[in-house]
Amino acid sequence: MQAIEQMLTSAVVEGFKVLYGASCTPGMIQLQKTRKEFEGDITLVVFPLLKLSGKAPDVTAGELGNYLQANLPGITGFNVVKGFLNLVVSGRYFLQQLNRAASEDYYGFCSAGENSAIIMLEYSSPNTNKPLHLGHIRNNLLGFSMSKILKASGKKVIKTNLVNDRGIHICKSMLAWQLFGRGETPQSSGKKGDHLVGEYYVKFDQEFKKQVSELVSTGLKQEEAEKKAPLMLAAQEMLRKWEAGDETVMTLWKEMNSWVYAGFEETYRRLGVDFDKIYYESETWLPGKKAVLDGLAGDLLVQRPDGSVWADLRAEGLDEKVLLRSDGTSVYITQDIGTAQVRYQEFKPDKMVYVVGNEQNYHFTVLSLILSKLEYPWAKSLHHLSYGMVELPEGKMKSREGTVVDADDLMDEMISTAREMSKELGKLEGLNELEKENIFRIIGLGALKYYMLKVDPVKNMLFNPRESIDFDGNTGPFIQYTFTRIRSVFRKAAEQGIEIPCEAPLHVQLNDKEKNILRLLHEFPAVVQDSGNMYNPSLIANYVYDLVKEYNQFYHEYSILKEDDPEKKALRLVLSRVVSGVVKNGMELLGIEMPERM
RNA sequence: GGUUCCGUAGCUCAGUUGGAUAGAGCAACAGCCUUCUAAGCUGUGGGUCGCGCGUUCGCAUCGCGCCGGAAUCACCA
Repeated sequence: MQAIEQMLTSAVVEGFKVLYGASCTPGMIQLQKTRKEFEGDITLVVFPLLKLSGKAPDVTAGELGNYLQANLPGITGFNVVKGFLNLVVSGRYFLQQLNRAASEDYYGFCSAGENSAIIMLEYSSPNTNKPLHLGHIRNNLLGFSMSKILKASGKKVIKTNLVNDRGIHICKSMLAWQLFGRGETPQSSGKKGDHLVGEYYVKFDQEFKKQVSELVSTGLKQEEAEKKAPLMLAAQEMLRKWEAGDETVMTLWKEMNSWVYAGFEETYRRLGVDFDKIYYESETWLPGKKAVLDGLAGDLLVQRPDGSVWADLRAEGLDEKVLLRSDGTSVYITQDIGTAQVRYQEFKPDKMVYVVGNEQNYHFTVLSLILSKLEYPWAKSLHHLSYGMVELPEGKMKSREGTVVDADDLMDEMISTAREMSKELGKLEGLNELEKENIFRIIGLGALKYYMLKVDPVKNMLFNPRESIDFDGNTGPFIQYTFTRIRSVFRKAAEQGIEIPCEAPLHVQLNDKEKNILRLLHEFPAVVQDSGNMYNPSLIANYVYDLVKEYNQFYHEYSILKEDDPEKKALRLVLSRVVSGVVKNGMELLGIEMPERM
């Protein structure tokens, strides 16, 4: 209700001067949607204004109501309940808005101008030792959706991915492959590259555990055994060789990583996410190290006698944090310092947003403080878009217990569920196999994406693989279904030679359902802005659901093509077209495709 | 133990800066397809918004204290 709210706010301020000779600030004016059980569209809460008017709530409300009705053409009536002034907005106003929406392809979207803020958005950030899983799916969908939403709010967005391609974890996979792999490659085995490398990571863990328990049985303590197991020593040795640039290790590293990237690329493509710029930690850890050494030289950091370098954050209520180990090697946060700096130099973003799980909340507060300590002027521009864990009924996912839900498997399952369900319902007759498969893909992925995105990002969410993801009710397929039904009406209309008008007639009488839908449509631009400002795609998901739910009731109660009154029919056709457009645009902001039929 | 986040119907979740009688879906039960796609619609049942105190005209929402859950506090990433 953006436009009309602004109009009302200034009118109320003006009215207060005229009626009471008092000036109220816009902040005191509370406008909200009128609840369904009352007559009206917008409600002004008058409680905060009583001190200024010096009159009882109902009297103040009544006087203001009279003033607004007399002075605003958009307000055609009002009623007062206690301290609530319910205003009736003219149908004409909403119809004008409808026609405006009908004339815009991307109603509610702003396009980025010359001076738009540049936002660098990092998401996904996988390790290269195992395939993507359920947690990554939430991350990827959230990140990709936010990029769409921010663009629609008029920002310039650079999507980026930071690949964690170096470290002990990848060495473990490499080592296991060397020892047990017998030259197996994605080509020779037909396995997807990331899965293949992931198998050797698991293999390493299995063999490592065997060695540990053997050592324990010879009398060693668990901790010591873990440190002395030959496999672990070999992995550490390999990491040292990697840092020294050993040719054999580097060759193997490059090859196995390339398998993983090919696998990731396929998963990303199926998920429908992409990136503008990919960074590799193997390329940013050195700049990070340099930044820390520069900070040390500038007395911003402290060095201990053993050579390790620290940031002292005790003044900020936190602890000290190590940035370089005593042997001079870098730690995790050092790389993030380097990455941030490299990014800033390359793109000069106004904001750097990190889509990273809430398990790293502490890490990001520390990172931001350290960057401030290093006196980077852009340190405050970091924003951690923290999201909750995806939990299984048994609790956390554990690779060792085989409870990890693999991203590729999950997508396969969703699509085959869509296929089975469609077969059961006996739909899609007359389409060829290729077309059908594409629709199953759209529905299956739509269910998955909507399921993940309708939940507020800050909250942990539960995923039950056995019950799978619903296709009924508040779901992606439900929204897609309503969309295809509108498309179907339009196909019928075309068959009958009915044209869909560009505009609805302004004087047509609206029924309750129609007005509800118009009200909802009017909110869409504000919802897009809000979800951008609050980094929360679930606002859009829940909005689209509300709209679709409302439209379904309308659809069920009134016919469109069989309506006799030509103006009513025109309204309903335009209304349906705008609803389908807004639904499609809203879902696109969630990265969800819409099928033409299902 | 310190810090941060979460706690709303049997289950999964909405509830924008405090506002009127707290909403959906799933599950259960009862209806609606010769009429624009029934992945839909209608109805019934289901609540001490974790608990308590405070702030005020008014709190699921803000503050404090408990209770319960999660994450984190490494020369791991």
